[in-house]
Amino acid sequence: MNIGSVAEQSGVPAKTIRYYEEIGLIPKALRAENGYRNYSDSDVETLRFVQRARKLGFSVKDVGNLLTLWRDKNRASADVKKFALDHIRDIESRIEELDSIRQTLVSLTNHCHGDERPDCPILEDLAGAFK
Amino acid sequence: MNIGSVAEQSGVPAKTIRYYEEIGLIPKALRAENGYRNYSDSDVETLRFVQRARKLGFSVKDVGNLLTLWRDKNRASADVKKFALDHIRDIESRIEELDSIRQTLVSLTNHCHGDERPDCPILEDLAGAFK
DNA sequence: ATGGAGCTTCTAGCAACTGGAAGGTCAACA
DNA sequence: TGTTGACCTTCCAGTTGCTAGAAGCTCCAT
Repeated sequence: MNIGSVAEQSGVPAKTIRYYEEIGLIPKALRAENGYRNYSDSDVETLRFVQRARKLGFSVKDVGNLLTLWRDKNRASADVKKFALDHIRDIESRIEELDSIRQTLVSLTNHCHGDERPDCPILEDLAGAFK
Repeated sequence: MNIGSVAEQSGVPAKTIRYYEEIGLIPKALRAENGYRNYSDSDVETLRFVQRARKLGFSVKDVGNLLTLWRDKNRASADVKKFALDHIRDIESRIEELDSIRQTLVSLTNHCHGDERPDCPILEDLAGAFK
C-alpha cells in the first residue's frame, strides 16, 4: 500500500506520516523497488492510533509512550491510566486559564460602549490605567 | 534607561524586548553612545501594554493592531470591542474543544480499572476497537 | 586592574507540522 | 508509443513566540 492510501485510511496526511517517520514516532517504512514506501494494514492501525491520541491532545512524545504501552501486551493498565490522568490535569489547567482570560475579556467588553467614540475601557485596562 | 530596567519594570524579559523590536512589534529603540538601547518611561508603558495583551491571549499580530488603536486617539471604541469579541469567540471555541477532550478522557479513565492487569479501555479506544 | 554584571549580535532550537520546488514513476488513454 | 496527470521521492523554508547559548563589548566597584 502506498502512502496516499494510508493517509486516506488513517486520516493522517502523507506529509505528516513522513514527518512521524523522520522523528521516529513510527518505524521506518519498508520500500518497494521503485523507492516508494510500502505499508501494511497494521501500519494503518498504528497511524489511526496516533491520530486518535493526537486528537485527544496528547503530545507527540506522549503518543510515542502510549504506542509503547499499546505494543506491550504485559503493560499494567495503571500505567496507561496515570498517563491519561496527568493529561486530564493538564487540560483542566489550560481550561481554567482560558476561562479566566475569557471572564476578564467579557467584563471589559461589557463596559465598552462600542460606538464611534474613542474612549474604551479595554484599551485603558491594557494600558494599566486602573491596575 | 537600559534594557534590563525596562525588562524589570514591564515584566517583559530583555530577550523578548529585543525580539519584539526585531519583528517590528515595537519601534527600534534609540541607542546610547556605547551602543546600548536607551528607553524612556513611555517605552515601559508600551511594553506593559504588550505584556497585558499577551497575557490575555492576543497573538503578537493582534497586539500590534491593538497598539495601533491605542496610539490612535481618534479610534472608535467599536473597533476595539470588535477585536475583543472576536478574541472571546476564539477562546470559547478553544475551551469547548478542550472540554470535549476532557470529557472523553474522563470517561475513558473511569472505565479503566488502573491496576496491574494489562487490559485497558483507554488503549482500546485509541486503537479504535469500539469506533 | 580586575572581576562580574550587563549589554551587544548571531545562531540554533523548541512543537508539530505545512507548503513548495525539483524531480522520478506509474497507469491510462489516444 | 507518446504524453498527460496523479503519485511518489527528497530537501528546504516558513509558521508562532519565544528562549538558550556563544563570543565579545562596556561599565562600575573594589
